[in-house]
Amino acid sequence: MTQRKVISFETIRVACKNCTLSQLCLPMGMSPEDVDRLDSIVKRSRPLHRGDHLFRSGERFRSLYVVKTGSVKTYTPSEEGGEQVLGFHLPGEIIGLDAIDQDCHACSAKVLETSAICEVPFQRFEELAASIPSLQHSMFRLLSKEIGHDAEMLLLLGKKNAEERLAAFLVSMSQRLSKRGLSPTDFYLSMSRHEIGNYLGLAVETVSRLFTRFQDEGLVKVDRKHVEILDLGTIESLAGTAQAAGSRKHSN
Amino acid sequence: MTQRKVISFETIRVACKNCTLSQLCLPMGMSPEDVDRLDSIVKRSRPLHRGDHLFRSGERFRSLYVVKTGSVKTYTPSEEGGEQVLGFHLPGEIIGLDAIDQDCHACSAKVLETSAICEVPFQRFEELAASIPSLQHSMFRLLSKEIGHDAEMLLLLGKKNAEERLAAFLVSMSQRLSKRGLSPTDFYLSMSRHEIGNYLGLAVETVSRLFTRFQDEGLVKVDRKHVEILDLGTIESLAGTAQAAGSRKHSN
DNA sequence: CGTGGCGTTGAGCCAGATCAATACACGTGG
DNA sequence: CCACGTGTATTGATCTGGCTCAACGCCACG
Repeated sequence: MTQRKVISFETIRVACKNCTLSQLCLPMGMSPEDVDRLDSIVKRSRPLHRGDHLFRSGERFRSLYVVKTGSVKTYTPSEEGGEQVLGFHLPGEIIGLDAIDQDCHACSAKVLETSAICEVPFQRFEELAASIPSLQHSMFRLLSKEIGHDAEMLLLLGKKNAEERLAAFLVSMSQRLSKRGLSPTDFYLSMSRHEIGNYLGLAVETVSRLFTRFQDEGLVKVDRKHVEILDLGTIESLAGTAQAAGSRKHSN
Repeated sequence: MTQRKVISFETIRVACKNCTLSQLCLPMGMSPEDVDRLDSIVKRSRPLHRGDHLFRSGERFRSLYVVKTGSVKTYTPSEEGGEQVLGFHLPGEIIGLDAIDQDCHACSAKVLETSAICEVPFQRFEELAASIPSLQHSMFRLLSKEIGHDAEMLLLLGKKNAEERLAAFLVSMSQRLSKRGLSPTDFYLSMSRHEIGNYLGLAVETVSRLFTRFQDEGLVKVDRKHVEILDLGTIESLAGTAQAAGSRKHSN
């Protein structure tokens, strides 16, 4: 057992290094020493289970989190039990960026399935970023990328209809998974229909009906959480400001 | 004329310094020398007029822009002439943060009224940030704040009804203007009803009807672009996940 | 005093929400 | 192994908020 723990720890350590790397050191070369410095501040990576929270709304902000394996959803809980799902986070993606400003988490992060998460203490990270220009640049880019992604979501929620929203969701999942080396056309959704609907600003029933419709149209094969994309091209065209859909567009 | 130009330039220079300061050097003390260093890279600030573009979608990203006076809207133009308004930017607010990642603007920025804008060359800014830890921290916070703001908009577009959206819009304008020392209850909207509707994900007609309704209910007095807020408290309660509205809530 | 761009107002319609019932998967305990 | 319970997903029927279409009023400007 002890032996196994050590092996497991090293495995996680290396994988974590990789995932931190890929997001934060992506664009330009950081020296191997700098990469090690960055890696050395990444704290722990114990496996979390479905329902566990990385943090809750209102808690003090200390660290960013990087998903190594599994998936996490972030959401803003409102009194009366309602919530707005802000996003689903897949391996390689970073959580907690919105808390830097207030020094306090405005949203909660809940693990959707057994997941390994790296924790990056932010204060130490900032010190490092100040001494490694390329790391600072990567962080600026990362934050900026998040803003760009949010703008896409604003477009989705502000202008797209239900069909376009679900198509965009599928395309996004497909792209993000394939970026991690997983199949872009065959995957399991770790979130419920309810959570998908909440995220996309749709009722559960609408999501369910659309999955059925897409399946009837031969675009996907859906079995519960298992999704096979059969016609990615068509789904992509539906997701965009799809002119192919044959439906007239809003003008507002 | 020459004389006047010089005076005008100095006036702008000082005001610009102030506005750059307030957003970027807010939280912690930067030394006066560092403030001057920051100020010295702020390039130009010629007055722009209604309809002028700060930048257009697709252009190379070089600088961030800070609104000194006036207002700017950012939007993503889509083919077919449609657009999604991403935001309205008032004095003290920063534009262009989403372009850092791609090194290329994904949205366009158009001036809504005669405005003075500071330009901050990003590359120089980054160099400065790397040597002034508190500036780096401020920039991280600024980017993070933008992400937090976007999350609020996602909530608005995903869950709120038309009434809540317009109320939230009015509250936001009120707060942001008063933060700049302007009246929180009496102001002019520089954007058209169409642009408000686009931003809030509503049809122009809905916006118009709601203004009328709010006026009938004694919450505001509206005359064209001139808005007087008569009952800010009630509007605030409508804007939140308003339980006071007497209307049942969505659950998705 | 047109002419054209907003803004407002009215009437009708529809996408998607809501309500309601059933179906299915996955326990858990007997 | 089955009976039962609980939570989630699907499907159908109905309702409605806000969109669409259309007409008109009001400035502002040439």
